[in-house]
Amino acid sequence: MAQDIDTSTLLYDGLTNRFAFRLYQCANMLNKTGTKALERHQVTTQQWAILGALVRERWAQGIAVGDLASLLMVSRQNLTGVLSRMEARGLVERAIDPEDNRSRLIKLTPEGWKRWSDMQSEISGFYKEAMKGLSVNDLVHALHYLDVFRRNMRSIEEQQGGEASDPAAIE
Amino acid sequence: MAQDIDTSTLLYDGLTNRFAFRLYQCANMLNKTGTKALERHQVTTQQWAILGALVRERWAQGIAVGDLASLLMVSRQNLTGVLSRMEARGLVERAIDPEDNRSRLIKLTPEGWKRWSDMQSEISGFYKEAMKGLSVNDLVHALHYLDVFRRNMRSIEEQQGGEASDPAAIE
DNA sequence: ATATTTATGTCAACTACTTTACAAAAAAGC
DNA sequence: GCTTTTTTGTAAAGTAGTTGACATAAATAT
Repeated sequence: MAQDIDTSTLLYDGLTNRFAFRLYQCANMLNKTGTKALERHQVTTQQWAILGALVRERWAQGIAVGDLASLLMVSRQNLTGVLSRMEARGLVERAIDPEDNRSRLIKLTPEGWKRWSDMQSEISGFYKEAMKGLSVNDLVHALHYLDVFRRNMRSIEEQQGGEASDPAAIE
Repeated sequence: MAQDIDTSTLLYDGLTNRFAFRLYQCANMLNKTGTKALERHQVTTQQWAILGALVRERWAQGIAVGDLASLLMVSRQNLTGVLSRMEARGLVERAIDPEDNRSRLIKLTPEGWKRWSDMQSEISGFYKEAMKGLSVNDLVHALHYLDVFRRNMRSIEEQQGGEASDPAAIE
């Protein structure tokens, strides 16, 4: 049976494995270099992503932990930890949702807003270096492939019985 | 000054941010779903990547911790932890490098080899689902973009004074 | 109205990631 | 040959990720 595998299957297998591995490497490196780039602000890339979500007008009144977790595609439990550290540093506040006593609405504090603003110089400098050699067209294409992949990840997650993490419903 | 930013710059900024965010989401989801897919084998995706490297003929005689860390683009410290857990489970062994007493050559145990072999069915099934809608051509292109990005990450890492993690020198 | 099920955020345990630090070996410099 | 610098793997501390668990509120079913 193994002898019948044609070369296109071997090529495909090699590509899928390399794609996954490259994703792993790139994401880790993005986290490392990005966090370092924002070292002065004491904000990790994960916290950066959260700040970036909260500054959006759409969530001016706050966003529930569960919704934010869905947007980020991380577990509620993990997000609780990250938010606690951000709250301890005065970047976000947790407010009881008047419509549901169990729910907490996460909002940026004035200090959080200022931090976001202060970070912009380093952020744009970082992206400039990170995306060298990638045109607008390249990024559009890359995004398309990652979107397809993300959708597949969502689909597999559902099959596996995982907690729903549908960012498309929140974005 | 902000008023002078043209729409193509705004588009570009939006794309770079979305690309980074999508990378983050996809990598996390890949880790989550991949680890779940291999649940039966009690192997995480990170350990899967390590097993995948060690089965290569090139490292039949073992690979040093530092080299493996460079290949994976993770810190030596982190790899030490992952390898310790794998060693505790009998998947890998650490052998003193006869040419350098400080160095440890990491090799697969017979059990590690068997585990790798046992995993293949789940691995191919997982990839089949994960890469749905992505042709060979798509993957080749996606890989190209991720390669450019990875190179940029390496470049930034060097600028930041980080420990050299050059996988291209090991691959 | 009451009982059952589901949803919400958080706790605890474990894995993976970074950084700083360091003992000891090896390499480089003098 | 001796001193200095670099290299190697690991320890410790902190952040981020997962899962299972749970108290409590809210929604659903009877």
